[in-house]
Amino acid sequence: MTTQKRRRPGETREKLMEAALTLVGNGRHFASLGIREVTRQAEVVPTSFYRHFTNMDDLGLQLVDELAVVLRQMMREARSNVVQAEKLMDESVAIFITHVQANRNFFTFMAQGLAGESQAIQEGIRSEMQFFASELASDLRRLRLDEHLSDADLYMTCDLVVRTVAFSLTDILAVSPQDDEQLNRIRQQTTQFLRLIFVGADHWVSH
Amino acid sequence: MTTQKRRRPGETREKLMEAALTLVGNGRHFASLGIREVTRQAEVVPTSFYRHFTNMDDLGLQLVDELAVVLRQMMREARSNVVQAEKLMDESVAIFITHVQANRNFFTFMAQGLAGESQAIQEGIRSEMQFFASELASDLRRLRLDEHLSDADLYMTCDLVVRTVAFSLTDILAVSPQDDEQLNRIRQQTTQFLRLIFVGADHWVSH
DNA sequence: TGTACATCAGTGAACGCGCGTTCACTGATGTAC
DNA sequence: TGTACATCAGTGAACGCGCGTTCACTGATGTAC
Repeated sequence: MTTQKRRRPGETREKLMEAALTLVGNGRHFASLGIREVTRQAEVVPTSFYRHFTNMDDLGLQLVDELAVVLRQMMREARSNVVQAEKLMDESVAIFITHVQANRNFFTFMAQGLAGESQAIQEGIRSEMQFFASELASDLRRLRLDEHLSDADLYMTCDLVVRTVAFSLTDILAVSPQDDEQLNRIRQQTTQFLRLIFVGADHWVSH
Repeated sequence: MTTQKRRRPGETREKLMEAALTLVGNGRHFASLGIREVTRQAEVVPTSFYRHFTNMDDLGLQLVDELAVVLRQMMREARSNVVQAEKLMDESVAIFITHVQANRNFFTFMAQGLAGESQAIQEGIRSEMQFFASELASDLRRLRLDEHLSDADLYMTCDLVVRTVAFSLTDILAVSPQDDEQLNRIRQQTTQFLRLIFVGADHWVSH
């Protein structure tokens, strides 16, 4: 019995969160996961769970925090890669799809959480989306696009953009990660949606 | 012991589906519901469940079928009530919100199902939304609106409209049914979104 | 730098409970002739 | 119209199992002096 106690600090915690994400990525719904199931997947004894989380909801909330990090990384990458305004939409959507593919489990958790059991998780994801929308709005201001729009109207537009992209998330996740043909279709469709929204914004008249 | 067997045909089936919806409406996620829990809520012995469904997924699929009925009723009402083209959006959104309020549990189930555990349920809801979008497209054709749009572009517009309304569903459900102020805000916001989309459609140029 | 002690994180055994599912039984309803 | 039988839908008892959670224990790490 080699009892290798005290591994790298926080390692078990990470393994538990990783395990929950893996189960979610394998088609399970977060709301139906059990503590024993997660610890089994993490190859950890059930009692260890309580060293890091009070219950599954707590684990979910901490996943939301990590999700926020993933989203901000994505935003940063989009900002640095998109230089030409006219290709803004195509490139942003492409970056989004790439990140979803690279963090499939995380984004599946996000999609589930939007209509999930825990009100706290729901609010967390919601506020993350709102943050995203306001960042997008200031980016557009900085690029001097849609200057005729009031702050409120610009934010509304960005909100709709974020919602549209978030909805297309469920399209992406419903398709096999290898199905490039379908992914391409979704990419084009989402880009069209955004184009339509921005055509609307261009001709928008406040009242 | 008054054993009142053989009630109205299908009554137990309905009670079970109703019970599942009630639990969902009370904040539970459908994926986490158990057979014993549902039968308990329905005031029926656990074994009765198997007389009507093979498992919870089966019950979920049958709920999707009933959801389809609810959605079609809503569509019918929207068609008969909306007469003036200029008020089309305001009235449609209002009717939507009314129906969500009247069938809160059903719509909560729908919101959950979009990113749910069962692929079959997900596809059912998805195809219902697509049907909705194509019906909307033919309505707009009938009203001779957006005649400059190709069939494909009109369908894309309607798809985006349906997605936007579906997303606002999660906004409505996150708010107390009595909170008229918040509901009004969501109603106005959703209407604005649709207006923005249709301004985009008006100025859309195919390519 | 060394020592004493507190804290932290991992462990195995154990608990009572609710779960999904099976079974044999019952009586009401539907059907064939 | 009456009778015999099949089918259907509801019931209570029982099963084995996995669940969430508790407990006391262990040894490694951090901290005070």
